[in-house]
Amino acid sequence: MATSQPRTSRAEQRQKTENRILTAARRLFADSGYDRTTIRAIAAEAKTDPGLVMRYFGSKKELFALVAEIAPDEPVTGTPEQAAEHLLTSLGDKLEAEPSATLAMLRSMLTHPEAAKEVRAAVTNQQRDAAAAFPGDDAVLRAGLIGALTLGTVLGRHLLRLDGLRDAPPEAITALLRPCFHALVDGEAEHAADGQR
Amino acid sequence: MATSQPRTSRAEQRQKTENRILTAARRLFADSGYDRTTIRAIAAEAKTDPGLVMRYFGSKKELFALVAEIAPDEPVTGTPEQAAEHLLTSLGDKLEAEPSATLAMLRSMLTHPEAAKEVRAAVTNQQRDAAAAFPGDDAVLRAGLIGALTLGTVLGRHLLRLDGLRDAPPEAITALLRPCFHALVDGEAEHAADGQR
DNA sequence: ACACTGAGTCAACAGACGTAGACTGAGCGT
DNA sequence: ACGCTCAGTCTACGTCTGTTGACTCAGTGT
Repeated sequence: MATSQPRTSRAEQRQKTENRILTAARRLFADSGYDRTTIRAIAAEAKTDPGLVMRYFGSKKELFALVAEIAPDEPVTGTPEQAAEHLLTSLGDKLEAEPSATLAMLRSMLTHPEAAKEVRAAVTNQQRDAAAAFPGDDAVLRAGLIGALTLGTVLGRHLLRLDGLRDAPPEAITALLRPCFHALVDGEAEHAADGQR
Repeated sequence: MATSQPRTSRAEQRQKTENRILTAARRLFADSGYDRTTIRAIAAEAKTDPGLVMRYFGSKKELFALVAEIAPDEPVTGTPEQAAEHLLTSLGDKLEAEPSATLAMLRSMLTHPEAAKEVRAAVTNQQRDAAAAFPGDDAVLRAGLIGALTLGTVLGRHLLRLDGLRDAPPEAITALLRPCFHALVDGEAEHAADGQR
């Protein structure tokens, strides 16, 4: 009888464990942030050995960098109105997407300096070419504000899980923020209402 | 000759070191978050001993709880327009205040579970009685959004230090967000603009 | 069939951490 | 003047961390 083919070759076995490690790392980094996530915990969840994680990915930092990449936003162009709508759909996507990938970065942003730089770069990047499409001389500030509002909304939904925000359909949220975004794009600041008519 | 009075009594010496520890703890927790801040580092910055920190404040957790209290917002009341203005000035205050106190909590919110609960409680609290002042049936969602936007703005300014947001006068920011807040208070959602006229 | 490569395991390292406890000496009540 | 109290210091324990190296053994090329 011929020697039976092994049910899993070495190469695919390797990739399977690599994937298990990556999945575990994503989940744990997203759940607990960079500092509180240990190589040992990742290995345990991936049903493998801490030493193997090191061998495959070099170090904890490298593994984090690999796992916690922020998906870059498409550049913002067109008329101010188009830009606003683009930013709104972009927000809608982030609200719909499952949190694990981006949350790892957001959670670690406040403590892990490299992560903070990454988040800042991502927001600043989108801010820059958004500002180019905006009218007015405080365009940079207004674009930054849109970035900050987006960040706050995502955080409020996925991380703080605020009432209402937690389970509202993304369209409901973007619909509510639409006047908000358009106002910021056009740059129409209002004076204080006197609150009494 | 009479025995000379000591230049610092025991009681005031005690309070002086306690204050040095508290100041150092505030700064370090705000700068590096709960996990990355060590008792040893706090003691070093306060020019004292780790053991003393333990003796005075019990444990790292207790010290953090003492230092990272979130200043509660005043309750929101009045007409919707008044509520919106109230929330705007509240935001303005947070933008003006020096970051150290609140930043400690915000920075730790993503990793320290207790801190996350505290932040969530603070936002939810303000959200609840803001929603009561709002018209419409999705008032909770809209109030939550205002909380999220506020959070994002503060984070964008003090933590990410975004261009424009970093050094803009608070009034400029609140002025830009005024139409935003009023729209959310009144609950007027817009349909998608078709972007072509 | 045989040597070798590489996946997976195990044990151990050095360092940092929170925390506990013994010790010293100066301020204070009596 | 004497003894207690307590601020401040020092050392050490136990644990957990990232990381390393030696070891085992099944899959693979020749």
